[in-house]
Amino acid sequence: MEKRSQYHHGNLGQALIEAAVALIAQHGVAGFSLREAAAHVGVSPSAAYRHFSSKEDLLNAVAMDGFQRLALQMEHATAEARSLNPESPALAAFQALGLAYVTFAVNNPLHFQVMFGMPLQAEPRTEETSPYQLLQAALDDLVAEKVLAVEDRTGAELYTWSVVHGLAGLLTGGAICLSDGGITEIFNSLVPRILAGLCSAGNTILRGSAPPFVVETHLAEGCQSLKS
Amino acid sequence: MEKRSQYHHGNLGQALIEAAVALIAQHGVAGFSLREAAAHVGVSPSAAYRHFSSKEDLLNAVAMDGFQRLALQMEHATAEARSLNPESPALAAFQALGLAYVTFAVNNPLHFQVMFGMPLQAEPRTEETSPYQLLQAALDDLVAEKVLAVEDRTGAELYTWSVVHGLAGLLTGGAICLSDGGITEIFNSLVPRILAGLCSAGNTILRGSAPPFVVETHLAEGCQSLKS
DNA sequence: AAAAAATGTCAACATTGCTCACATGGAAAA
DNA sequence: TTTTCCATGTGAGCAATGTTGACATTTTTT
Repeated sequence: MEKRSQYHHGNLGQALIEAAVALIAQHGVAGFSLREAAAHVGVSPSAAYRHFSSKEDLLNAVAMDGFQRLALQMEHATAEARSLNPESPALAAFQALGLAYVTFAVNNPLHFQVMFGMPLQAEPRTEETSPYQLLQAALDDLVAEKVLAVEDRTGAELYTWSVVHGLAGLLTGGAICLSDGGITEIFNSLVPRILAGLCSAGNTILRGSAPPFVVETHLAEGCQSLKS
Repeated sequence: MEKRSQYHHGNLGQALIEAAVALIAQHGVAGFSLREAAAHVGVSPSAAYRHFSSKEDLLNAVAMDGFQRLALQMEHATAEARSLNPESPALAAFQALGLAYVTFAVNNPLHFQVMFGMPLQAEPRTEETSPYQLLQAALDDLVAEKVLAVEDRTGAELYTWSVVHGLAGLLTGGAICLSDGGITEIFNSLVPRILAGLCSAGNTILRGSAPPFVVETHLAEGCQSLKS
């Protein structure tokens, strides 16, 4: 499919990753073949093994590429939300972060599945900013902006990531599909609950130290976004 | 591996499913082959095609089997929690439901991935009780017990399912791994936030009783959403 | 310029999903 | 009971796939 006058391709590794991303988006992960990717780039099947030790290795690289793209989109979304909402940039950025996450998942469901399909052994990932780091920063900013209390900060990553990742997983897995409204509406409808759960760890008093916990105070004081 | 004196197996379909479950638990979904499953049962590869139209069809059946097991474990867990906590059975059952969900995922991570890996076209699923139906019932009981307000009932499924499924997905996908404490501790640490989010107003409705569910959204008044 | 390393090709192997024609055996029909 | 029929099994075989090894070509190093 690609024109290649020279014997050497130039940057076959990246080209194979991109071809794999495109093919997976079409035929799914199960229907993806290394040979097809090689043919798509216009190269012999065995050439791929000069850049990836196995098909699994290539899929690993595809996943890493996905994480990069996701982090990029999240960064862009938060930056935009920040500039558009000067009165509470941290809160806007936080919501934009989650929306960007599920939006990426819905727009690239198969790529998303490769990313979270199996435990990939990633390199130390030194310079790259990961989605998880972005989430941490957003939560820290929420604390700095006093939207989130310090005592609610503990475990906020796990909770937030779980909700957003769960919604993304249900949408990409086909357990749920969106009808009329887009992802934005669905996500926004969840935002109040997410924020309530986020701000409530310290303010929610639970009776009992083992399940079942009993809630005594429902809504947190400091969660400003719940008051119209 | 199975003893088979007769020419006919008797119940090859179910045997293949069970073999597939066992093999997938070992080598993963990607490394699973229909031929190996057939050989494991002691049958010719082509025999499988008398019971499943394709490998994908078999995996579909494996997923359905997983949903059955999951629903069973969830039912058992809620029943036990109910009997152990007579003062607030609905709340205890609700928490046990979520814990059973993530516990199943952690104990059978690869099976869980097959279940939610790709959109499976399920039969009407008439008599079987699905995990989703159990969740609905648990939420209804919370309303009946007045732990959950009626106005908070709307969209409670989507939120709850998202959190729990997200945690399960992160754990099975290898994005998160549990260190010292077991799943129970991690899940319990999330319960306060989940309950707080649950008891805040939502506005999303899930339509349908079998996947794929259809999401209808109604934007709330107080929902501070993003300006875009 | 020559040697070495990197990167490509080609041929081949075992395995896989799947289909075909045929064999078998239990259940219904005679 | 005997015969027929159909669900269920076997075996050979095809195209495609992941992977490897020997060889070719280009680039880089010496």
